[in-house]
Amino acid sequence: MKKTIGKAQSSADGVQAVDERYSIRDLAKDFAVTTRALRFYEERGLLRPQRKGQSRIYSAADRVRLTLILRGKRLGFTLDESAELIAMYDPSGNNAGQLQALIDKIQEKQQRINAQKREIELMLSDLKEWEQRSLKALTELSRGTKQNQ
Amino acid sequence: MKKTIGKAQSSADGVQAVDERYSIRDLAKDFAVTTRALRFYEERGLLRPQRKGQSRIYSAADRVRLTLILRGKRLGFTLDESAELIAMYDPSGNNAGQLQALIDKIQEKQQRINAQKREIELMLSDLKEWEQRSLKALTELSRGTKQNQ
DNA sequence: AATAACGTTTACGTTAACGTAAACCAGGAG
DNA sequence: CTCCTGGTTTACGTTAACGTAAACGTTATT
Repeated sequence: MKKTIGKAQSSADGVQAVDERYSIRDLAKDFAVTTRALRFYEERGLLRPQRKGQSRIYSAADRVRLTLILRGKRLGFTLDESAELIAMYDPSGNNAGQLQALIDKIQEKQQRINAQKREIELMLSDLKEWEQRSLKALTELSRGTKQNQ
Repeated sequence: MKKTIGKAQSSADGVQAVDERYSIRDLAKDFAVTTRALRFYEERGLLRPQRKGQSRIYSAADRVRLTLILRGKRLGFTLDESAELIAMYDPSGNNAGQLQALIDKIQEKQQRINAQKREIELMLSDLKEWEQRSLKALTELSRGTKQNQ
C-alpha cells in the first residue's frame, strides 16, 4: 500500500537513505493541498523537487519543507516569510546568527499573537458585561409587565 | 483647537447630545486611515455618515463604529466579519440571541488564536533546542581544532 | 488505435482591501 | 474672475495565493 515511486535509494555516501520518492499527487493527498498549490510553491522558490523527465519527484526533505510552509500558513505568515524561515531552518549557510534571527522573527510573531489575545479578551469581557445588562433589563421589563409569562 | 464642523446639536428629543460633527479628513487623521478607506468602508456598508450636500459628516457614533472596524482588523477579521459584528453590537434588532451569537463568534476566534499560540510555542522550543545543539556542535568543533581561538 | 489516468506548461480569473489617478464641483481669499 | 483647499464620483491598478481551464505529452491498458 506504499505509494512510493520507483525504488528506494540506498546511496553509498552514508547517513540515512530512507529517501522515499513521491509523486505530486502523493504529496497533495498526504498534505491535503492541491497540485496547483505545490507547483505554485515551487514557482515561488519554496520547493525544489527533482525531475524525472518532465515529472516532479518529491523527497522526504521536500515533505519537511512543505510541513514548514503549511505551519507558516497556520501561523499567518505569508509565503515570502515562510520562504525566509525555511531558508534559515535549512542547514546550508548554517551559522548561529541565522538561527537567532529566525528565533527573533518568530518571537515577533508571538508578540503580535499575545497582543491579539489580550484584545480579544477585552472584547469578550466587554460583551459579557453587556450581556448581563441586557438580561437585567429584560427581567426588569418582564416585571414591569407583571409576570407576562 | 476643536476640529468640529458647524455647530453642536442640542436635540430636543433627549438623551445626551454631544453629537460633534467631523469631516472625512478629521476622521482620517484621528484614526490614521485614508479618506479612501473611509469611503470604502461606507461602500461596504460599515459606515453611514450623514450628508451635507455632497460632503460626508461623521458623528460620534460613526467614530465608535470605526473603532470597532479597526479593532476587528487588528484581530484579523475581514471587513465582512466586522460588518456582522457591528450589526450585532448595534442596539437595533436588539435581542439577546444576537449578543450570544456575537460572543460565540468571538470565542471561535479566540480558539484560533490560542491554537496559534500553542503552535508558535512549539516552534520556538524546537528552535531553541536546535540552537543548543548547534552551540554544542560548535564548541566540540573548536575543541577538535585544539582551541582555535 | 483509442481511452484513461496522470503529468506538464501557459495563462487568464478571483477575492480583499484599499492605492492611485482623473475629472469635476463648491466656496472662500485675494 | 481666478486660484486654492477640500470634497466627490468613477474607475482602473495592485498584491497574495491559489482556482480554473485549455492544450498537450506519457504510459499502460483495453
